[in-house]
Amino acid sequence: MPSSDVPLYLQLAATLRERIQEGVYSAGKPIPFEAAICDEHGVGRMTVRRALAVLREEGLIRTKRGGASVVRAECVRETLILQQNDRLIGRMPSREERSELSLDVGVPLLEVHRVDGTTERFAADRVEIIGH
Amino acid sequence: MPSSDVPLYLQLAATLRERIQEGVYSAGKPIPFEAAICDEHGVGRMTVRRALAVLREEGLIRTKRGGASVVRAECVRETLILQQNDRLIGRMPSREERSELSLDVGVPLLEVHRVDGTTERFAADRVEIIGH
DNA sequence: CCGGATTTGTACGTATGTATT
DNA sequence: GAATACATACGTACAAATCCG
Repeated sequence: MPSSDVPLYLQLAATLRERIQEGVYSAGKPIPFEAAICDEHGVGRMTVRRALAVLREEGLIRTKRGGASVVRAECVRETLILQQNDRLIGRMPSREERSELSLDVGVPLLEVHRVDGTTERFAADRVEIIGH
Repeated sequence: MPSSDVPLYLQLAATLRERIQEGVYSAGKPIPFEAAICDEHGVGRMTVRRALAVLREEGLIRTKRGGASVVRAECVRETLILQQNDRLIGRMPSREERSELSLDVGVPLLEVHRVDGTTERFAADRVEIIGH
């Protein structure tokens, strides 16, 4: 549906995103192989891979080498209280922080600076912050 | 000096990230052209582009078509108070939200659900949340 | 449990489009 | 308007991880 001057990989990403949100591809289950997507949409593998990268960076899918991409299930979020004068910022983690905290691609980092000077870091998809 | 079984594009990304953090490439100023990076490191253009994509997704650089990538300057953050029982979650924005809120690639979204049922969304690089 | 087939990841090349300088 | 440099999109080949019989 998007106008045709939108790059192919974005049009494809939009189509796949829709299918995820409508449950055609459901949470926890794999989406079709790259080759199948190439065939279905008549595009090259690079275009498919870029489209999947978009969805990965949006946190919608997770990809393992050698296996199909899987629709990410919504995590159960731990509730976290932000105490008075605690400061919080959100940002993307570096590669190192990603492996330290076992973060998937497309998951931001929440950094809480406590009044006492300590800092804690959380995977944004596993916590919900609540005002005290 | 990462071990040599680390993908080329990640080794290159690490090198460039170091230079940014050490100020060799300084905030607000452009880094070398893709072609120059190819030459300096003896790698193909795709490898350079993937390395730059890594840095972009980490929020370290911004790329304009037709011009060199620029080192992102740290934004001045507006302070925002999280009221009692306000709930906050962090996630990556969709492409649509990115254009609505003028978010750069690599900038997460902070979503605040107020007690009164309203929801506000903020660019994570432009706010700092503080507990009330 | 092993091994081969399958599938994704990396890396390169080429050509063309398009925005910036 | 021309040159430059990034963006898209096709292709190939091989490596590495997973899956399955």
